[in-house]
Amino acid sequence: MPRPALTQPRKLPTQARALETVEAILAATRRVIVKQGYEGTTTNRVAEVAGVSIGSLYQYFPSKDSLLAELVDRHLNKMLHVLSTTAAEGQASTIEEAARTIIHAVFAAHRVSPKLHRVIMQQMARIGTIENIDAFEKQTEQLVVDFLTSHHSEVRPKNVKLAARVALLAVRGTTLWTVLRRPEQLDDEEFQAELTDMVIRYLVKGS
Amino acid sequence: MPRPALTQPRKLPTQARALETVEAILAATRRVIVKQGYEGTTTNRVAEVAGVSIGSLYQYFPSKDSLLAELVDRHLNKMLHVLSTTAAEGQASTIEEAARTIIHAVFAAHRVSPKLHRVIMQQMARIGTIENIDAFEKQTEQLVVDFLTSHHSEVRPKNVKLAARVALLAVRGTTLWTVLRRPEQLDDEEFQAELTDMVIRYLVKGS
Amino acid sequence: MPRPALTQPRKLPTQARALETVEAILAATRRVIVKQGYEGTTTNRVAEVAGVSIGSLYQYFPSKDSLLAELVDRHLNKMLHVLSTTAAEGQASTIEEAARTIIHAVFAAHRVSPKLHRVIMQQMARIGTIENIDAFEKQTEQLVVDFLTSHHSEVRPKNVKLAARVALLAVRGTTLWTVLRRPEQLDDEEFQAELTDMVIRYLVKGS
Amino acid sequence: MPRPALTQPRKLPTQARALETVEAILAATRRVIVKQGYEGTTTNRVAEVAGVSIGSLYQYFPSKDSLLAELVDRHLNKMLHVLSTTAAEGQASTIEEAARTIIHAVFAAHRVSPKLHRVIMQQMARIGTIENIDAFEKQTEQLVVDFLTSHHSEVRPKNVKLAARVALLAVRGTTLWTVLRRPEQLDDEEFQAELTDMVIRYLVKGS
DNA sequence: AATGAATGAGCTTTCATTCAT
DNA sequence: TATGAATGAAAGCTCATTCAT
Repeated sequence: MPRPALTQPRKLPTQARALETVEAILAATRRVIVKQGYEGTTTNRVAEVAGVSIGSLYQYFPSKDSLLAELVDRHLNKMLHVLSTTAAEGQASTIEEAARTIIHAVFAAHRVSPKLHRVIMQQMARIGTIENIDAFEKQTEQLVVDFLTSHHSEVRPKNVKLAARVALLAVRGTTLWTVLRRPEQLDDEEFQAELTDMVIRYLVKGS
Repeated sequence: MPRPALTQPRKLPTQARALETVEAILAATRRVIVKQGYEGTTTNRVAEVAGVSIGSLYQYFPSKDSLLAELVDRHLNKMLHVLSTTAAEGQASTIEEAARTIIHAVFAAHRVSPKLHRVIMQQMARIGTIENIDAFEKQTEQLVVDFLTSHHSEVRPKNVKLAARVALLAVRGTTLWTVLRRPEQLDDEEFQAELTDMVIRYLVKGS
Repeated sequence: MPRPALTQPRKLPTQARALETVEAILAATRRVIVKQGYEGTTTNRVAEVAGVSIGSLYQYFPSKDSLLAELVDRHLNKMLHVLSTTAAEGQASTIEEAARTIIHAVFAAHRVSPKLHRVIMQQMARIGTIENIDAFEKQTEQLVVDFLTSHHSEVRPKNVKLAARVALLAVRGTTLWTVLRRPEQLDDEEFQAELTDMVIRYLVKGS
Repeated sequence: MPRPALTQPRKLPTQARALETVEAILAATRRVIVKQGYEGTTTNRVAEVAGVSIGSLYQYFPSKDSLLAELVDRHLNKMLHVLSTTAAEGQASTIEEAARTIIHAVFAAHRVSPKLHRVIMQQMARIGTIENIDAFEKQTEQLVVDFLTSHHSEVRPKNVKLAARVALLAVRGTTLWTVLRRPEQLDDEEFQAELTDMVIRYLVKGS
């Protein structure tokens, strides 16, 4: 793994103009990636599409990878939001309903712009260590652990932490593989229902 | 995606010496990948380590990707072998035992040279279309379908094909994510047992 | 040599605050140069260290080279001052004593912040034409000529102008090489004494 | 000083064709440098002038600086040759004659292609540590020490090692400064004679 | 007077691949 | 069949400098 890769945005834009520039660059990145894939994406092309000079791009993103890292970051935050929202709303309902809602939302989220998500997933596979991914994993696990704990009467496995990890990884891994190699399966409601069923059977007592 | 990428070996070596050359090249590829990662691997370096001229390398592998494709191919064949062997041997035993054996074998296989497997997995994520992967998926699914069919009395889900897909994807996806982002989890027997448990609960009637 | 390079300060600061700014910039330049060397020195970094905006820097120094030129200029003025002071004071004493004093002072001056002086010397080597350097050479030569003339009874060489040039160049060239490639020799008193001896033997009658 | 800078030629050419390539590249480097100066010299331009691809250039020279380093190296070797030849031939003659011959030869050598020599000198000033320069200094000093020792009856200074250093540095430093800032002085025979005179007075007994 | 976002020409360098020998 | 010198498109990135605010 050659480059340790700077992935932190280089500086936080303070002026409104700068904020626009940053957003324009990210929007351009998405568009170019969808069209050309990761390797076909060049920083010069991104800058061009963003209507910004290459110098400005590097003012805010210190490397090509940092562009991707930002997209990954935003994607993870969106997923985290889905999870935490569902967990909060589902507080009063059953594990089953929550699982159904979450898996549905995750599949739906990846169905939007699957090409982009494919590249995002590839980057998550490629980039060695991004703190944010690790943080994301910790947070999601904690959310699930908390949720299961607050529904402990329904929960079957004794080791709640381990159960949360297994269930999450089954969904996450399946989503990953599906996005990468079976994007059309994102539309397969039957498959989704089966996956949900498997997770519920694993998690819920006496189901 | 810039290059359509030739991934078929350019010619099949017929002479013994040529075979040695091919194996030397692949061995060198593995060594270089483990040390340098995919992006740090250059064909010139591989040739050098293999003790072969760059010209010779290109005689047998028409592109850098074809080197990786061969490694992916061999890996998939090994996995296929694990599955088919277990299915054959498990013909007389229970689904539970078969699942346990297979998951154990899959984890064990990836535990060997995890760096290499990480790159192999990354390539499976990266390379757009490799017929072999698709073929591999079809074959594994068929193997599982056949196995479940021959144990139909134990099987809970009605749609066996779909069940095979879901179960396989749960294991495969989990393995993928684990190799990529949690390699140390490959050693976690408890995690493995839980994953197995989930799959069995899903597949087997009245468990 | 790509850029003809503006080396004159863009404007002379008249207000006290502006003067402070200019000095802050030069101080920052010295600090950055000592830490990063010439090529590692960027105008943006200098401005940052000076606590001044890059725009302000360019208000007073029209180019990167003009920063260096100012440092060179001040260095030359210091050297000139050493020479003229010694010459004035030495009016009553011998050539020998004057030579000793000057060489000692020159070595001492370069011993302070040798890294900075190394870069200053490199710039004197690099920058094509700086009027100031030529002026400096003329002035120093004239000073020495005048001094020798006023001590004509002691002087051995017939062509005083030529002798001044030779003696000066021996010291100056030696200093240059020493700063660039043998900075530790700046501390070598024995070497200094020998160099002085050589110059005196050359200049002074019957020594 | 930003880059440690690879200055060793990347590989030694074995085939005759490769040798031609290397020489073509160096010849082109000289030509481009004379026309554009160091900063105006680009590796692409050098390759173009050499009639060679940029890839070939980097096959033999791992960096822009390594091109210069090779020129510096060859220059130093030429100087060393002048010195050692003169020392050998002068074994039978006087120190005075040897000094005269050497200084004459050194000035003559720099008179050829003064622009090139200017850049070479600048590089010697710029590049932090080239082993070769240090080695060169050691070797030249040793040559002079040996020469003086074998003429010990003529030698005035007691510390021969120190004397060799002082004399050499006077000539070398003067040459450096002259090449950099007074190239026309390379033609000034009177100046040369005076410099020689100074060195001889310093070295030789009773002169 | 001061700011700092924006510029962009142009740099060095890599490495998969070819093909004359 | 094997060699390895040669290729060259194209990449990421820097930094001196400008100018609208």
